[in-house]
Amino acid sequence: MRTERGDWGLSRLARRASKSERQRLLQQLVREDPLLTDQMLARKLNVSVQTIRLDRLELGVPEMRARARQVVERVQGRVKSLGPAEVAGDLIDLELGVGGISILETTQEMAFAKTGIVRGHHLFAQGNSLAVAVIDAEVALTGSARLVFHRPVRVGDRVVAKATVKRVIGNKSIVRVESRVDGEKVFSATLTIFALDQQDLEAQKGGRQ
Amino acid sequence: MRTERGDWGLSRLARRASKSERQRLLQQLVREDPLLTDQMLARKLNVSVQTIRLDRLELGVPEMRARARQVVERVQGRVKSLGPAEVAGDLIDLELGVGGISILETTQEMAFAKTGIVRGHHLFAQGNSLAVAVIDAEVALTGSARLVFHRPVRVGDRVVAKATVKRVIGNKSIVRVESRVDGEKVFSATLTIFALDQQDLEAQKGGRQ
DNA sequence: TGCATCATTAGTAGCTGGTCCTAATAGCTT
DNA sequence: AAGCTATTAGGACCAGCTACTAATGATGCA
Repeated sequence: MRTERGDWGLSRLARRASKSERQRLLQQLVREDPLLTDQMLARKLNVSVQTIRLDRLELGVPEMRARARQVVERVQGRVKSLGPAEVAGDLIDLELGVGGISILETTQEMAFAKTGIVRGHHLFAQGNSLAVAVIDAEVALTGSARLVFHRPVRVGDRVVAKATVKRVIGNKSIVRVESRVDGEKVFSATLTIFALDQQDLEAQKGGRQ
Repeated sequence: MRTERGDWGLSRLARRASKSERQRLLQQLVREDPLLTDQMLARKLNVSVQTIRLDRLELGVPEMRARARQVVERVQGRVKSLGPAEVAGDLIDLELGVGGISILETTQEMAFAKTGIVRGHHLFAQGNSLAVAVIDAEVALTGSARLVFHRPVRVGDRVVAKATVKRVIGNKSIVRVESRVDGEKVFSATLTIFALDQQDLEAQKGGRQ
């Protein structure tokens, strides 16, 4: 690499690197700071703006504004939580203290735009809502849970969740939820749910457990 | 051009709102999507581009490129003046492959009407989204999770979720999420997340790695 | 009724950060 | 000397702005 061609090596500013070296550097620079304009890059790499443009073209590096847009879209798209009123699925069967079934029609908004795969928390939302609904108490709160996502769910899939109360120990219930698409298991969870009276709640407002 | 003043009933946005209402909407729109240009806003709000410019001037809303730049800078970690009351339910810090922080402002719709306690799956949704966002891959999917709800969260609480990548084994990452309200832990989870890197997608981006 | 003020729209000039194209030049290599 | 690559220059054009001037219409109000 360092076998120079010509020895104009002692330029007054930084020595100019070879083309490939410069392009490697360019990629690194824009990765570190996507907001660098061609002009800034030209100054840093000690070449003309036109050369930077040619390099970007060759490397397929998009212009600054597009790079910024990409970052924004990535951030915005990724932190999309549950929609406002969206509480998970239609109850189609419910036997208090025993079990229940709900159905969730999946839509675009629930999925990653890129892949059409439904975000995991929507499956949990369905299961959690159902599990809480199944508990025969004034107020029921989820204490802990273990989840397994067996297979991706795609937009348009109809998810059928089935909850069964496995055990009741005092005010604590263990609920098992299994969700299926076309009979195939896609999600399962075991939840610990606490049944509370209003008094318990009042007590909790002040003190910590 | 538009001689009439009373064409109510077409669409919600076809009608022209009052100036203050329009400006309120404008602020909301740019907060939801910082990449909207003046032209797009003008169409959405059914006024001219010039009116949008005047509104932005009055409201101190910066131009689109500046808004994009702000988001990028915030995400890059060169946090400027992260205002306390400003962000609601979005990402405030993100370092790919390492960790991130998001804030969720809880609302009525997220809670049980009876108790004002936020439904557990919203906390998981926040944590899950954040965990997926920190993974440095084109596509990331949650494989399994263990959740603990330490204390109920009430409507109005501001939930700060912090995610940390604990371990990476092949395409599998273990991410720990802890959510707090006023410094007190309300929720925690350990998630296993799978990174699905699509080679062709990478190649399409110009050989950047 | 007339006049002032506000809201909205139109249009101009100029800026940044680009794209796309044509050319010229420098420095090898054959 | 001819051919090649790399680099630089310049012009025409574009989107999305800023900053300014000006016209028009509705509204208030004395």
